[in-house]
Amino acid sequence: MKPTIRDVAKKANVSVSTVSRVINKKGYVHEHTKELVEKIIEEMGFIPNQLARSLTNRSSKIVGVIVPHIGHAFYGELLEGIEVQASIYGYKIMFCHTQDDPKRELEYLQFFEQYNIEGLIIASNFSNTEKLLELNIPVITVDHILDETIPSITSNNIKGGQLAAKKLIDRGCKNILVFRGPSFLLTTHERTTGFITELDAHGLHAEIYDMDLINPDIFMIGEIIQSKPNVDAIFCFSDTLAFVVVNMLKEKGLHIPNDIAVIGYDNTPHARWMSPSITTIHQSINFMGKQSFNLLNKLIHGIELDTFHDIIDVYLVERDTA
Amino acid sequence: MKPTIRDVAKKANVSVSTVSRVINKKGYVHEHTKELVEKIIEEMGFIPNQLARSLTNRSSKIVGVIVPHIGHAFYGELLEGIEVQASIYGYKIMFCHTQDDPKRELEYLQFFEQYNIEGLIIASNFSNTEKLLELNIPVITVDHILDETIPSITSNNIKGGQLAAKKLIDRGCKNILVFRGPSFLLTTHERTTGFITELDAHGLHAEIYDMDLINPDIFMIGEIIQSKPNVDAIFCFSDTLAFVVVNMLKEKGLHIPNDIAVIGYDNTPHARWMSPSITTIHQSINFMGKQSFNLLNKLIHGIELDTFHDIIDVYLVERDTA
DNA sequence: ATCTTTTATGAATACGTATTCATAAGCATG
DNA sequence: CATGCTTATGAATACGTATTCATAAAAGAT
Repeated sequence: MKPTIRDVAKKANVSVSTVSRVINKKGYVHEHTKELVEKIIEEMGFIPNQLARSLTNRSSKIVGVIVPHIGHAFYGELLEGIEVQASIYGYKIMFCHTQDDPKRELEYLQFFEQYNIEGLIIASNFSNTEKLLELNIPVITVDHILDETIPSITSNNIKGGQLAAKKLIDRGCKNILVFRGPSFLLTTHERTTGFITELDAHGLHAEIYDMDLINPDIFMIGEIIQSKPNVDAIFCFSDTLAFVVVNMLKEKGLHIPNDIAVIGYDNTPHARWMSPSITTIHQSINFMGKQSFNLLNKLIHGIELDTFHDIIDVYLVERDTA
Repeated sequence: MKPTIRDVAKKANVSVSTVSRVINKKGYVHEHTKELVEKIIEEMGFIPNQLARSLTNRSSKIVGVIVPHIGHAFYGELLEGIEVQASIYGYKIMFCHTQDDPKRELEYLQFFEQYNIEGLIIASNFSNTEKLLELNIPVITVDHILDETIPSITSNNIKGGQLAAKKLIDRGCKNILVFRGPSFLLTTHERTTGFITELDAHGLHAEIYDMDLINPDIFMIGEIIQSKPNVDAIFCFSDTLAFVVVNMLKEKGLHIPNDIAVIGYDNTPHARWMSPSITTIHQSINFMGKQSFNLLNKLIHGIELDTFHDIIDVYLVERDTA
């Protein structure tokens, strides 16, 4: 059996309180006894039980993270960033992936509550905002804003759209397609706005299609490309999409970027490995993860926020497709 | 403040024990009082505190998962499989990614211990086996075998190698390269063994290179391909590697698979999207995840295992590169 | 009608830790 | 030397739940 604080106390011939004081470096304790207790803790391999601690302290050192699909690279990288930062501050991550199922989300909200989690990071698309606020613990959202009253970390999607537009304008493209994400996402709208506004300023416009960013509808993309022979640029809202598009255009014998330019989004490794390597908008997902934990950490410790909605910068990675 | 079992008891004019019995459906409790208590639980929105429960039960309903890099698709998918299955049985996942750092691994082992986790799933490469056994909780490994005494879920790597070899033999390839993984991994050796043994049986052999499966050394790959003009097949131990190789071969103007065949490993989405789409060995990572939780779950509940080391089947996905 | 078993409930205790309170010794101040 | 402060320690209690034990009422058996 694991030794408890009581076992340590007994062996050291002191009270439990004294051992507790040694562990937490709190209150008065004589140098001699301190050393003795520490020696015995070492000897017995005593590790304080965090569950019991949480119970008395009402602080579990756990934060919850909700993502839609952990299997996807974006959320994996995000979670990695969150975890790295959390571990620095001694926090553990309990996560769930909702598969965009509101039922599962609610279920997990309850589980989290049962474990006295200290804060919650939400990266999923849908959420019962009211339930969140009932939770009475710090909550932040990452990658999108669910509610003005919930602090957030998002990516500068407007700038992302602008950068892509500027690049295509510079290249002299006139006949532009946008393969964007689903229209219910704020990110989709922001990128679109940034892109279109910039084109507008130069008297240009684009034709927009809604797509699944993660599992591209290859057939649909093929149809569109076939039916638009004059297109000279395609802005894709994910590298995955860009990847499929580039492959198709090559198949058609078109030269990229001279005949047609392509810009992706995300800067995944595959964009670099592809040939031609894909020009894309880079977002620091890992950094977003770190920042979202930092934000939550401030809330947990009651530190005032200088920015309620923090926006992470993006930049254009120039490669061979634009 | 969240209501406690005591609050419920007071409001229902019964003792805490009775409420506890209602919650756990254990022991005698009159139908009337049961209904009353349940009504009040509903009314007050009472949720039992899992931390306190864990303390008395010594069962936390948490399992730990250790992966090297959560950011990588393989582990993301694995984690997804584990989590789905775990949530069915009411278990929560606490995870860490070690970045192949033994220090972090040890650190987390301690954290997990503090939280009375009920079991541990290890997917990381290195591990202090002794410490694991000291833990006194069920442990399994997934994707590789750390120790004969620790149950495991692995992929049938030998068969994976064999399938690739058979396919290339069928195509009549004679001049074969293998871009395998790092030599310290058991999976690498198993796949190699399967592949080479099969070639041997047909009087063939292959030239083997150790590579990083995740971040391909593009320069090195280029060099090798340049220096071996007669090669007519390359077996890559990851789709990522195959992806880079295919791109390079196309660049060189070679026709795939007529001039040179390529087989990947993993069956990632990109393998399908690539053009030519990549022939590859499919491993059901998600399924491995599910099975590993199931295995752990059996151990936790003391159910006897029919197979100590379970091996998940793989198959060849025939596409355009071989 | 008496004895045994089943049903129903509450008081007390345990889980492992942290904290408050009480006590006592050591020490300095005037 | 009396007073007050600092240092050092332990006993008791709390955190929220589950369980054991004791008790009592109800039901069944003889």
